[in-house]
Parts: sequence; C-alpha cells; structure tokens
Amino acid sequence: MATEDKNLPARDERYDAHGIEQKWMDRWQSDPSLYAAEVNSSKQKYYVLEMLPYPSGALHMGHVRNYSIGDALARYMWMNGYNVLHPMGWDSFGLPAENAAIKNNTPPREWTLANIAAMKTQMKRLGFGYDWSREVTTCLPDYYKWNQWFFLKMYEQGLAYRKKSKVNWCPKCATVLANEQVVGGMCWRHEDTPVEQRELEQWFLRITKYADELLHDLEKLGGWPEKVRIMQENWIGRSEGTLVDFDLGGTIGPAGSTITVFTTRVDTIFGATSVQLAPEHPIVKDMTARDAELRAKVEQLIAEQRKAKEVGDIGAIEKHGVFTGRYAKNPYNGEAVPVWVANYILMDYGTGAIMSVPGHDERDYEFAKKYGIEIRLVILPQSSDPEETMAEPQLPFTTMDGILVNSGEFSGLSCEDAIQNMSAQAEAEGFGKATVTFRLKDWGISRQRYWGTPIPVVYCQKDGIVPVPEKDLPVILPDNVGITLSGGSPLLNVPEFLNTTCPKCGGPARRETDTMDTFIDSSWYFYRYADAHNDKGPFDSKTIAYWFGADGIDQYIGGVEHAILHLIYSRFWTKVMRDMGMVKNDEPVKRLFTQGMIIKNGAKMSKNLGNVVSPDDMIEQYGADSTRMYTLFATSPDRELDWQDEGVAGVQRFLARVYRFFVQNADPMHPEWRDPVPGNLEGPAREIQRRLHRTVKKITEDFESRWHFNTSIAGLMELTNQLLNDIGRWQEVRERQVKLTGKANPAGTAEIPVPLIADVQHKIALLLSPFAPYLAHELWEMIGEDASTMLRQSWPKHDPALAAEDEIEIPVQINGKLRSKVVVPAAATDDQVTQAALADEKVKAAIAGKQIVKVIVVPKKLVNIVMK
RNA sequence: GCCGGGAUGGCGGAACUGGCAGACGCAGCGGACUCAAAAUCCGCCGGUACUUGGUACCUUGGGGGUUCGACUCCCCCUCCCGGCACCA
Repeated sequence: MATEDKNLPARDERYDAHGIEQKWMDRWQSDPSLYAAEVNSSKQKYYVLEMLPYPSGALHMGHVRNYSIGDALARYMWMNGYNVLHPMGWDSFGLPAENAAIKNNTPPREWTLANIAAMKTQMKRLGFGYDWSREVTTCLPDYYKWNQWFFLKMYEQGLAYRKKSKVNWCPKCATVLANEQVVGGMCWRHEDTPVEQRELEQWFLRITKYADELLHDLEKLGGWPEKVRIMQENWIGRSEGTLVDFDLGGTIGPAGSTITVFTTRVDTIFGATSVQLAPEHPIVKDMTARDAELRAKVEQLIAEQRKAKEVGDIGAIEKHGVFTGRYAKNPYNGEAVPVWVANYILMDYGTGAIMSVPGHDERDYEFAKKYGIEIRLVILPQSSDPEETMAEPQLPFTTMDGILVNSGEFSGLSCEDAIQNMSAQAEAEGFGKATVTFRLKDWGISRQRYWGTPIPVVYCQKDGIVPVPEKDLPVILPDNVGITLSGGSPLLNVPEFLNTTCPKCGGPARRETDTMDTFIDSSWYFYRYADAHNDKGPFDSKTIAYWFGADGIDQYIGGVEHAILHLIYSRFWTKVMRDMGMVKNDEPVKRLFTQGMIIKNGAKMSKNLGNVVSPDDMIEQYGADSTRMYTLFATSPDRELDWQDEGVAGVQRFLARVYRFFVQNADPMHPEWRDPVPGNLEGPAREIQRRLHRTVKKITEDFESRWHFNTSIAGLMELTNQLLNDIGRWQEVRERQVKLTGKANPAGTAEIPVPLIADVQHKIALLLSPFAPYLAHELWEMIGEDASTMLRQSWPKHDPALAAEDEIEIPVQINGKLRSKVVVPAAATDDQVTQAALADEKVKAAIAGKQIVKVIVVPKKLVNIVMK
C-alpha cells in the first residue's frame, strides 16, 4: 500500500528486488551468448558442473543451494578470464513420470516436458548463468540414441551380457533394482518397501571388469572428499584370500564332488573343524535330493535368510545350521571334517562356502559353541620377547599378529608368511590358489518399465539375441502407451513396438521390452554438454579433449547421496570410453564437492513433516538474490544448513543497505569520479580503503581454498557497515541526530574523496556479483559502467600495502589470562612490544612485587607474561 | 560392531597452521522517528558475583593430559548425523 508518508525514504532509495531482477532477467535472456562457453577458444578452460535435476515439477531448496554454489564459482572463474563451461540439463527418464501418468492420466512425455519448462523458468528466475544452447534432455531420442549406441558397443565387447540370476525386485516400482539401489534391504525410492528376490533374465554391464581400476584410481582423486573415496572403497570391497578345494570323496550330483571355500585366513586351516555351506549353494540341492527331512531343514534356513534380508537385518540373524551327514577332506592335513549348511553363510559373496575355524573367528566360534563342534587353537600370539613363553590366548583369537602351531610343516611361521606359503602349495598341488574377490557386482540394467531407453536388441526364434544394427538407431520409445504397474513392462502391450523383424534373417522377432536403468543416462551426460548437438556420435573426441583435459571436469558439485551410485557408474563409463579410444582422461571428475543437506526444525525437509520451504515463495517474498545468497550465508556449503526464513530477510536487509548506499553515493557524472585514488589517505578514508582491500583479499582466498562463502558475505557486511558509519547515511537521519543531541555524529561527517568512493563501489559490485548477480549488475550500471560486459570484468585484486595495518592492538596476557591490550606500530619489534606491554598501567599493577619468569611474544598476535 | 563427520550464547554460525572465544546474521531488550504501525536509524545483548559507566571468576558435550597458552593437539567417555555390516 503506497502512502504519502514523508518519512519513507525517497522511492528510488527503496530496494525493489523484483523490478531489478525482472529487468536483468529480460536482458540476459535476450543475449544468450552472455553465459555461453566459447568454441575454439585459446583461453584456459574451466568446466564447472552441478548435478542435473530430475524434472519432478519444481526445484527444491537443495537445488537452489547446489546451483548457487556452482553459479558463484562459474562467475568467479569467468571474471578470472577462463573459458567457462557451465551447462544444465534434465535427468528426465524415470519412474515418477509413470506414476504421474497413472495418477493424472497424462502421458509421461508430456508431464516430463511440462515439468522441464516449469523448472527452467525457475532457474532463469534465480539468475543462474547457464549455457542453455547445450541443454541436455535425456528422455529425447537425440540423447538416448547414444545410450543405445553405447549399449551395442559394450555388447560387441562382451561388456553387456544377458543372464538369468537372482535380482532385487521392488513390488512398488514393479521393476528390478541394481544392488546400488537397495538401501538397507529397502527400495531406494520406497524406504518402507522391502526388496524381494526374483530369478529373472536380465541385462548386465560388466563393471566388475574394472573393479581393480576403480579401486586403484581412487588414489588419483585427491580433489574428492575423503568420505566419498572411502565409501566407494567399501562398496568395491576388495578382499585378498585363497580358494581351497575340499574333496567330498565321491560324486554327489551335477554340482560336483568338491566344495571350494574362500578364506582370507588360510593360515588357520589346520583349525578348520567343519565346512559351512550357504543354504542356496547348488551342491546342497544335490546333497538333499534323497533326504526329504534334510531338505525341509534347509528350506527353513533359506526362509530365515530371506526374511532377514528383507528386513535388512541379515547381520543380526540367529545362527542356525544343519549337519548334512557328509564329510569333506582338508587338503592340507587329509582330515575329514563335517559339512554343514548354515543360515549365516551368504551365497552371493566368495564361493558361498567357508571353512569354519572356531578358534580364530568370532562367527565360527559362536556357531561351534552352539553345536558342540571342536574348537582348536592353531595360532599363538606373537611374543615380543623370545625367552618368554607364549600365553594361550582367549578364544577366538582373531588377529594376525601370531605364529602357527599345530599346523604340520607350517608350524612356527608368522600368519603372513603362512598365507603366502600355503597358497603357493595349494596352487602347486592343484587344490587351490590365491585369489581376489570383490563385493562389487555387475550392474543389472534391465528395468521392466516404460519410461526409459529401450534396450536395442531383438529376440529371433532362429538367431536368438540379435542386436539392432547401428543404422537403425534410435529404437524409438513409442508414445500412447497404457501404463500399469503390473504385468511386466508396459511395452509388452504395444504390438507395433513388440513385433518386428530379425535384422539378421528377416524373420519375425520380438523386441526387448525392458528399458535401461536411468543411471545410464547420468553416467555420461556431462560429455554430451561439451558437444551437445553432434548427430554423428555421442560427441567429438577432440572437443572432449579440450573440455576434459587429462583429469576431467574441473569442479563437480552435488549431494553426497550420489557418492556411490552415480559417481561409480560415471567412473566406470569413462574407463570404458577410454578403452574405446573415445576419451583420454581416466577419470570423469577432477574435483568433487559434496554440499550439505538442508534441514528445517531439526529434520530433513519433507512433505510428510510439512517443513518444506518453496523457492518460489522465498523469491516472491525476498527476491532471487536474497534467496540464493542466504543459502551461501547461513553456513559453509559443506555443512548441513538449518533453514530460517528470517535469515533470508536479514540478507535482504543487507542488500537493501548496499543499494541505498549506492543510490546516495554513486555519482559517475562527478568530475573527479574517474580520477585515481589519492596515494596518502588518512583517517576514516584510509580505514575504508584498508577494509576494502582486506575484504577483497578475504573473499578471493575463500574462493581459492575453502569456499566458506558465509564468511565472504560476512566480510561484505562488515565493509558495508563501516562505509555507512564513515561515509554517511541519508541526510534526514543525520539532521535528526543533530537536532536531538546538539552535535553531529562525528563519524557521519567524514570527508571521503570521490575517487575512493568510486573505487569502493566498483569493487563492491564485483565482489557481490557471484552471490547476488542481479543487484551487482544494477549497481554496476548505477556507477556508469556497461553492465553487458560485467561478467568479463577482471576480478578485483587487493594491494597488500593498502591492506596492511599501521598500528595493531596486541592483547597482553599474564599467566595465560587476558589482562590488558596495548597498541603498537605494526612494524614493532618483539622488544618494543614487550616494553609497551610492561609499561601498561594494568600490567604494572598486576605484576607489582612479583617475579617475571619469562615473556612470550607472538609477533602481531599476543604477549604473555609468565610470573611466579 | 567397523569407517567417516559433528556437538561453541536464546538460534544459525565465526575463530584457516595452538595465541583476544562468540565475527556476521537472526531473535530479544531499550531508544529515536510516527497519531499509530510498518520500514529505517542509534544503543545493549554468554553466565555468575560484587563495591555494577567498573572488576573478578566461570564458559566451546563430559573427564583427564601436554603446553607459558587448548574450541584447536593426545588419551578416555557420552550423545547426534551419514555410510557399511555374519563379506568368511
């Protein structure tokens, strides 16, 4: 409501965020080249990337935070003269589109494209400087065609293969999930839905071929958070051990008559008193074939195991087992040990069979105790004193720092030596070998869903699996498909898609109706940005060589929730492309930054809790600059951010003060406006200059090291506060002060040279531009500059001499307690500082009559007088 | 259980290699302006005690230690968040 109140600041002094932001948004949209990366540039490149969003319909605050960090960095790098690539796109295949289709009866394609349009509007409203000419939308054929192309290449190389296997199935998604998409036994999308196990024919990508390299190359990723590297290391789960064959002494059935166990502690094998099989081990079926009672018991174990797995509780299952009545021969000592089936043995790790050594393994010990199996000591703790007799340890003794006993010819060896010698013997005599196993499994990519990339193969009665020829790509995902969550892929109900001809024999054939996991889309999208419109291939290798260099994307920014899934797949994809000769870099991402989550009232924002803050509401209320800047100001970007609406209001107040400072003090028509800043400033003018140069230094350091933009912005606030104190506020306030107190605010009357004001205002506008680009452009224009080139202005530099203090205040401690402060010249020697401290009245009083033991002077920091 | 990260005023957070704990912001309190409110501006703002414009003591989850000096380093413990988990 507009009032005629004469006490309001003049209209043009009011910070009208919406007006300013609208004005610049329009200008930026009319000049798409502004934020575009240069092609064939001789400049140094800088590729800054934020994780692309799923087009759910609206940005959430986590997006705003993510993109505000990236945009600040991109703008900073532009101003440092780099050729910056700062693209954006849409990870637009996936299940939510199908759910929406069922709910609203809207085709997934329409729903998705409408969401993209809406979110793009939001991004533009927020003022993010993206090169939209390179926009990638993964659900469009010009992108997913290349998913199919990659699939064919991998199929040719045996990296894509089809097999029947046990897979994770989410009943709510009605599709298979990759191991990486199962979180604590639950579906990653449905945290309340246990994943079931199903046996299905599926396509897999052979990521395990790169397991070793994915692990080793983590060492190259010095620019990644250690947390993420460790998570990937654990996920890959490399484990060195030995395979040992235990002979069953006769044919059991199709699965054979030996049991191969995997152990990391072959040195303990003389203590093996049983062999334990996973209930689903194939040989168990043969063993129980003619024993219904045993079969029933095994079925019980399988059921227990499955249930525990579904509850995500396999670690807490109570150990149960059943003796099979058979014995297996330990090849090292010829001893026959009983063969059991136990519910704590996992089929999907190692060989699904173990040797049980109760004396030296916690789990085996627990099991042996329960069933009265012999517990044998074969390792004694290593004594540091050879004379000392070795004490018998508390069992189970599980550490490696021991020597072997009761182990035949290996007795007396250390555990390490024994493992080496015993593995060598196994290999020499053909009953085993040293080996390496991984926790990482091949990537199951088949999804029984509609809204994804069709897998480009057909099934022919005569020729079997036949890949679609490259020239026939893309296999187009049909529109107008009825979507349900039952009965397998919706594509099964589309005859014109399903029925085709065999590319080999021309006879009738069926298309594959499964689609690809959407994580394939995001495994290589960042390469496409570099060459987004290529229709000859996914991209041109020379272009990639420029943008990726030797180490990949210069800076990638996103949530830590992608630490395993997306980032391990992307690393795998890069290595495959490198081996195909398409890229030169071994790793996709040189530096990774994982931002903290946003929470409110102590909890993650969620619709259930009703604590969601909408970016649109914040923009409406405070403007885009304030909203973005708050996400950077509330805390450092790596930490969890506790959202407070009042904080955004605080940032807005700050921006309004900056704006008013410019309105009242910008004077580009002044004859002295463009003069150089005088050399020998004094008093408040010198203080302002010093503060200015210190602020430039501080913010530059924040960008170059820790990204603590919260302190960068605090620095800008301090600078502004000082300016308002020293240069002056609006006239009426000053007059009021005089009227009331009878004297002018001395700080408000300082005479500041016009060129200094101009210098200050130029630098503030530039320093502000990574955080509040709209206002920064407005200010730039207000001080008479050409805002269309602001992004290519040089980032300000500080002058160390001008930033330096003339005098510094030194705290004086006595016995470590602060007692006084003295002011000394910045160049004062330690002796001079000591003299000044000792001459201080408070210090004199405190040390009177006591003995000084020593005086510690920390240059420019503090003095501590130690007394008795 | 293992591996990471964290705990600082009423609140969000500063303090970068050991050197003034609490920058900056929010909330609050007092004041100016106003018929009034909003906005804006000025001042105060960790706790306790006292002789209260000052001074002393206490204070960075808890306990010990190293040091002239510890939010910071070392040992032990509590709680919170994230990841992994009968991985043989």
